[in-house]
Amino acid sequence: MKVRTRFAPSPTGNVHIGNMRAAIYNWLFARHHGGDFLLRVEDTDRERSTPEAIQTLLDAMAWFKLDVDEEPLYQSTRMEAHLEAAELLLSKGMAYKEDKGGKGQGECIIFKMPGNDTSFEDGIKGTLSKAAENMQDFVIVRSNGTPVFHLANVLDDIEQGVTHVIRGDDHIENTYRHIALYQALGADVPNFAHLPMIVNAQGKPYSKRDGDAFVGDFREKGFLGDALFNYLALLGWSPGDDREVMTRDEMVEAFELARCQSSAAQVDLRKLTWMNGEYMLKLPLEDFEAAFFQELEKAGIEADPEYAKQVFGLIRERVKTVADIAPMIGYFFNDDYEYDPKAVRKKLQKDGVADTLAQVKGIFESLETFDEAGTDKALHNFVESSGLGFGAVMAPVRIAVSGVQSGPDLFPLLAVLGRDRVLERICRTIEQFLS
RNA sequence: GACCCCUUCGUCUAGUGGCCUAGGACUCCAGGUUUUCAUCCUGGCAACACGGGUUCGAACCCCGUAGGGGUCGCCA
Repeated sequence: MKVRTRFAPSPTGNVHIGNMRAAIYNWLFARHHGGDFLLRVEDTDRERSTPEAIQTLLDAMAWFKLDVDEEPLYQSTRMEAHLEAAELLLSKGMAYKEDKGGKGQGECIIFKMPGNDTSFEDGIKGTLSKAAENMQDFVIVRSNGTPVFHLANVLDDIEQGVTHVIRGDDHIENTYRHIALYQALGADVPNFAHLPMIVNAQGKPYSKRDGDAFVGDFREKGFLGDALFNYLALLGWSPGDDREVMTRDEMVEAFELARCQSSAAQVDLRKLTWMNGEYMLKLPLEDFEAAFFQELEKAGIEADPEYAKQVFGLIRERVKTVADIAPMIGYFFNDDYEYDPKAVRKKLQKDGVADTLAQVKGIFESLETFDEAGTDKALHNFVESSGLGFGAVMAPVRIAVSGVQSGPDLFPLLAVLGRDRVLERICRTIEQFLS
């Protein structure tokens, strides 16, 4: 039988990374088995399920390149079918009506648990079971006439022909109920697999309060969709060997539920950042360049495209997330860059530096061609003849022209800035800090 | 509280009775390469929750204990 999995979120305007990871695992599982991956939008909460919220959901899936094989099923269109099924259960004596008081408007429909112990093979956790005495009847249609999650969810999974339900392990208790519902409805019980939660350092479910919890947060921070996909896939699953940075195809090929972890996991932003850097390095040049120009625009920097491209060449290999770009390049486009106080104190305001910078300025002025090779050779000669160390010359020059201690290779950096800017900045630095 | 689930370095994980003096990755630290910055290379720190069994042999099997989490809605 063909494998069919689904992602069944309720659109709330934000997509939690735990949910997204569940979506990724469903997708990976379906693709691994050559099956179908479906989307069901559980939009019965009309308040929150706005068109914008649904769009946010679709955007997140597109960002992760989670392609679906059929048109999405919107749960709100299925209410009639849900209620019909409830009537059927009622007529068969598998459910009953009762006024439980609570919400006022009369009788609700309650599903009668069949009274037998239940156990099932969880694809991740193994055999799970629960005694009949620990399971109670539950409401499937509210007294206001609307179907409850359990009913709708099971019915829609049957409707969509879902063979494998892969969801968070906070649903384990629901699964016992759902199995009873499948059986009462005369449907095949699908396979279940329960994924551990993503938790915070305290072991509690990871939430907004713990930091970045939504897909959008990571996107804004400059992470790449492919990198986050890879990271999330590995958070709770491993291919069994030492591979970590993997292509989509490799992940699809290697994915198995049996290799999924059954304990909770924490997000480690440092490792994600590292992994993102690995992906940045592999990014096709034009994609990276496009992202670069987008960041320029975001930072409100207007610049000559040719000049900007040269700057891009300098920083291309030292960026871990696209959000790193803007803070790294300010001084290329703005003469009023800030000086790092610590750098000024430790490297600039020392004996002899004023003189060194003045001499370097002189050398640069008299250079025939102010390019990478020219400045390189000139400074080497200067270091040799002056008896100063390399650090004692390069560091002050770097700080003078950029305000910071670290950055791209110094000589190409000087070449991109150009002689006029470099001379002007050296002058200003001497005046401002060394006189 | 009842029921259910979980427990290997700080974090993500490998490990399914001998290959484990427990491997990899991120982070951190120390050297080295780069006569700047970053990269890179090498090395190091660091874990089987605890207690009983079973076995010639246990991270792996069984039973307890402890700790953590989930569920117990006319939310999804």
